[in-house]
Amino acid sequence: MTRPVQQRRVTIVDVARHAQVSTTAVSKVLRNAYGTSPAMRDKVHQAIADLGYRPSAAARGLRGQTYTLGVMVPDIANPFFPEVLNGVTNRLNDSDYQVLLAPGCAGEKAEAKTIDSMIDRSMDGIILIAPVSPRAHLEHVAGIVPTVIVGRHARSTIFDTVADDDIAGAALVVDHLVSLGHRRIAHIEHLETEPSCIEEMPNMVRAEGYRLAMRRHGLEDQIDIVSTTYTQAGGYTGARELLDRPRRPTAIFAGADIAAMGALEAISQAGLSVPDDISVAGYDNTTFAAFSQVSLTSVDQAGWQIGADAARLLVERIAHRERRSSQIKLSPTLVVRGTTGPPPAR
Amino acid sequence: MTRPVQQRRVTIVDVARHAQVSTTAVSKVLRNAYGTSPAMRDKVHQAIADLGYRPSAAARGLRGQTYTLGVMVPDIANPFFPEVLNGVTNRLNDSDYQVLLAPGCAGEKAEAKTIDSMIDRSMDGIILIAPVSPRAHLEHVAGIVPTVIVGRHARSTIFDTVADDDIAGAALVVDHLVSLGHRRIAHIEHLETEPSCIEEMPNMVRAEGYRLAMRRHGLEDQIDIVSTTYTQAGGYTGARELLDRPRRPTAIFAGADIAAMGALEAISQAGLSVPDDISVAGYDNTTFAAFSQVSLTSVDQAGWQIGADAARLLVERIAHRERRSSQIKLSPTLVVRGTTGPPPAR
DNA sequence: GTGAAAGCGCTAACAG
DNA sequence: CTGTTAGCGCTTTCAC
Repeated sequence: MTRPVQQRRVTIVDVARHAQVSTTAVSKVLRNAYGTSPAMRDKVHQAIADLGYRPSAAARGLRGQTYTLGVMVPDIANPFFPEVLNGVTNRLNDSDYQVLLAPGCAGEKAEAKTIDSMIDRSMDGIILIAPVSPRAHLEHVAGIVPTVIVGRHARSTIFDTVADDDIAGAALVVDHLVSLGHRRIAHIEHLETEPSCIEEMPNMVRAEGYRLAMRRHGLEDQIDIVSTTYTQAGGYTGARELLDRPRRPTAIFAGADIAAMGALEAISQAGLSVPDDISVAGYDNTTFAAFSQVSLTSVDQAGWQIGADAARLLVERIAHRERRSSQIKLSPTLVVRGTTGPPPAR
Repeated sequence: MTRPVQQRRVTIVDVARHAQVSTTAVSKVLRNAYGTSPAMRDKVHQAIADLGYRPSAAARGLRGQTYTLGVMVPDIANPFFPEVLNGVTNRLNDSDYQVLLAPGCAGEKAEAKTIDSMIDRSMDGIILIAPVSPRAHLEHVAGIVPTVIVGRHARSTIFDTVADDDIAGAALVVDHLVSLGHRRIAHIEHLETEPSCIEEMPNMVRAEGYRLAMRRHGLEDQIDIVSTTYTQAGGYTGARELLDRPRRPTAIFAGADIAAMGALEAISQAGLSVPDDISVAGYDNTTFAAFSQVSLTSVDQAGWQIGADAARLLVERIAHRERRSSQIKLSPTLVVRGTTGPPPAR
């Protein structure tokens, strides 16, 4: 019916024999290593094509590289992460590297397990998006495998970082709302369950940026933060809580679009209208925010660019493990849409 | 500053020496293989813990399993796929397997490359979600590595399948719209660029289900299909085209929620209201559809269940490669929300 | 510029 | 039940 199961994979030995050269030669050609004549390269490439040879990553990994890069994503349902990921894969598209995603890691323990599994698989490098592990653990990991950390506001000599300027992003939102006339501006944050790295996490920095901006505007007594999570459910719960306040806020700044979605849901269910009764702003400028039925004011942190930068740094670090570490901090912009407007007249 | 880079990974030899047993013994304990005494198991486990030993997947893969399962996802930005994925990872959560995602494969060529890369990495099994490769190629792949195909309406002795009954799903939508009084019901499909597998693809089956249902209602002359893609942009373009028709449809059935999003956008931009001027229905019942500002009528194909079933079948097939293949077909349900209503009175 | 040979860390036969 | 031994397919010295 179909062609019988292939008996044995074509190996480097088969290629060498077919090309009438040594396995060393084949290996060198494979890796574009130094010391091969054009004639030999041609012969080998021909043999590879003839036999349909593909190198085994497992075998390569035992001695050299696996040509595999791992990306750890905290929550694949958050539409921001696909953007980062696209930046990564796009940058790596015509490199020799294959990107593999390790999905869903809630909490420090699951995260450690995921990272370990990437190390066990001898990945050549890893990108960790918004990891919650303690700094010391990240440095330990980076000591084993080239690592780029996305989102954490950390500085290390051993790993590179790419992050959005969350302080500035939060300020953009607060400034915008204040300029519209708002004073009672509340914030929905993602509460870190792991206390070990609180001040470095993007969510915590956003909350801090909110506090700083509020103070700058003389609104320290209006600071109002509810702690939930960056999920739709988290935004919903947070908004519900805020709406139940004796004096409810006139604006809600959710630390992530996905949480803003939940907040909009809660507001709509409460029979209030946006932005007439209450303004809402998010963070990430996901495609969802741009959707006209939602039209969510949001901070754009250029996820695609973040991913592309992370990929670039990782490849550079793999090539030069001892080079100085770099920290890229990208400036966010505010995209004003329909969910923010002047506060209701009292 | 930080602890110096670990010199050499702890290997099975170190463990064996520390536990005063042979490497074979360690290997056996590792794999829960037959022929180990409890006493030995304890000693080995103790040594593993003492040394912080972790097996190298690369080395294991050279002889045995890699304990890695690959999942190929066609479009990570489509919110339906995270649901499937959650089903997969959840099912595998306390197994020895690690799930790795291969992202983004547009077209047959990219897909083949992705699949090859999973085979090169000696994955123990793979789940392919809505692959576009020709059937023969899928069977070839399944001959090399245990494979479960999600979404394709194919029957093979060599791979297992999990699919939604897309004919029934499309019928649910058409029946619903007809019962509301609609006659001019249009469909936005995802056009397959690869002609090799057209009739097996879920998108094509949905379009066929639409045609069948329309005929069943005596509406064959009303059949109107625009071919774009299951993306937001695709839905937008498709709807634009439909709205420009001399006699525009009173209802649009988009083959995926993400396309319905684009359609809603186009309708809103055209100054029309939903469902008063035109009804819209989607497919997948993503969280987006449930969002009250959208409230999209949609077909629920239980993505989580699909993923869980796929994972179960894959694990079973890895254990018994020669067992009969199974085809799971799940029945979809319709979730009626606010985007569908009676057609406007003429 | 080229190739022989020694592993990488693990598993699988096979003896004991 | 336990250990010895021979590879898996590749990369890497190190001779030539």
